[in-house]
Amino acid sequence: MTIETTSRPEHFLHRIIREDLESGRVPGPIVTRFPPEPNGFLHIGHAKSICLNFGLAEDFSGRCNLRFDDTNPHKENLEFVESIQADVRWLGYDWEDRLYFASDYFEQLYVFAQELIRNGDAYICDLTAEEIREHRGTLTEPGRNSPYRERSVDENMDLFARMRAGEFPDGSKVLRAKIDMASPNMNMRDPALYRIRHGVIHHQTGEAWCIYPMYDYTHPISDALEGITHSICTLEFEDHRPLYDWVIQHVSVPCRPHQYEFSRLNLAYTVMSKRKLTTLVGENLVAGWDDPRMPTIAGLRRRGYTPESIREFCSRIGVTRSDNLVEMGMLEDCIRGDLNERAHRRMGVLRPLRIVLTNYPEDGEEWLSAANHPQKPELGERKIPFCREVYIEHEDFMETASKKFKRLVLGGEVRLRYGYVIRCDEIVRDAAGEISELRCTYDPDTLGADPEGRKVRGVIHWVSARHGVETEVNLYDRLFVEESPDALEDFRQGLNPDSLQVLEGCRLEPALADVPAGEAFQFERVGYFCRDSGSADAKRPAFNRIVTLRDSWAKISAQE
RNA sequence: UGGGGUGUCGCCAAGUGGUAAGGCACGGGAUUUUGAUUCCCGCAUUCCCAGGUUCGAAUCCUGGCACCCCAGCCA
Repeated sequence: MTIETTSRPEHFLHRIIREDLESGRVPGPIVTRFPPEPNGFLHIGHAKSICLNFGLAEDFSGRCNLRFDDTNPHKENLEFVESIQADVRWLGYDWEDRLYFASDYFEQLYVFAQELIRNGDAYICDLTAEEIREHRGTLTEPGRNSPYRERSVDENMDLFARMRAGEFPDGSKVLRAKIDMASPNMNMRDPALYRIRHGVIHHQTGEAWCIYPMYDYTHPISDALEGITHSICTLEFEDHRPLYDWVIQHVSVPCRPHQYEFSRLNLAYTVMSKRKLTTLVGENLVAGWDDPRMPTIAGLRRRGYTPESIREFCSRIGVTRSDNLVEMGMLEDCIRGDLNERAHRRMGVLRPLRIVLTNYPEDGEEWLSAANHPQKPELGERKIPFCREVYIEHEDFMETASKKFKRLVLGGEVRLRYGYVIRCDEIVRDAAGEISELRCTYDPDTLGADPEGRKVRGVIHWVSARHGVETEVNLYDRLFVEESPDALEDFRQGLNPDSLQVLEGCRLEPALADVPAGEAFQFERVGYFCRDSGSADAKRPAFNRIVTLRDSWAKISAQE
């Protein structure tokens, strides 16, 4: 990790585990788990959970399992179980041989359900979904008992077996826990434990089952079977904890795991719910799960974020139980910090303006030395071609400007990075009156040396017109113009129409011609970029802007 | 109007009765062949509000207020 890991205060879950270990409440090594449902790609909110669960296991020399919570075949598929594993691995975590599926436990889950029935703790209910809702009551009124609540154990056992055997149609029956229809906690009002689902092919169990267990029933038992010591989830499950404990207490499970909750991550100007991300992908509002504008792990990876920067981010935001909305600036600082250390420097001109050096030989050419990383000479250097015509950034020239502008102006001088000092003598305009070219002269005595008797304040980047590689560059901005799209009636109304800007005709120094996709470079004075992985077989490589460099000039010029 | 949570700087976030850490952002300065980096300096007399206990309260007590979650045969 190239980012300096500053010591951070201990968060509440770390403290709980440390104390459990110190007091002996938990004797052995701790066991946590990351339990995604394979119904979508992982996003940075999941990264927080992954870093937490795997990180805690690392900190205390315990283990962390990867377990797919695949109890709802209707929404899940193999593409997602594969992408999830790839993402967790990419983040740098290893579950070794502990890859589990809740569906691995279907048979055991079934036997435990029989135990509940035998003990009078569960019953088969024939009410329809709507009738169940009506019987449930409201937040302020208690519910009413189902007319099927007092069925005999024998009848329940028989009915449950026949449910499994496929004798009843979808929705006709459900297995329910017998708890308390008057509980102020809605989750305890005889929650459904099993439902009937015919005709779906489960990605792991195929057509072996037509009844599927619910999350509230499956999760605690899966935890217990795996010997999970600390079952960590997000705050919206806090109301489910009494049910989690109820299940653990009413079934002969090998151990008693405990559930702890923390608050989920919210990032400004984006959405973090799988439902909404699925909508963006499904309605082609973005180019896919790995669109570089997406807050998904796959999107961030394609954008050029490093695993280290994401882990650093998760460490910086901390773990608490309070609602939060983290600024993008926090994430951006993490990737800048990482890339500043490791990215090699290159030059690239996004909006080219042609310069002709009138006093440079027509067919002259020289190769100048440039450091790969000015602060790290050990990273070596490369050669950059220089000739009579070069491109500079259009915004680095102004016909006239205030004294604060230290780039090129008509009649003024500026240094070409790693090259000579040039002076602008003349502006050439096209038919529309737009600046199309600059006629300049270079000072041959200024290569690696300051000019005599003058001070040149500015340094700008450039690319040889004859040698530069023409390319397309994708500039990304926030996906939403709304800080909290979730607060909108329709979150799609908050989308930023300018979140992607494609620049054509950009020029890059030759050293950038054949770089592998995903490797980050700093285009000096501009930002960090990497070749897009989606363009591997494209004729010309497209580059993605990962993040801009900090730009204090933008603040100054904005004030004028 | 039931139950469960949360409220410390613009944003994260330490703090657990002894007189408000840190990071991001922001402002100022130094160095710089990246207006980048790096380096200094500044940035909560105050902890949702109001009472109370105490020599002393962000921390304890009482009463308010605000916000989040819960009425799927989703997870």
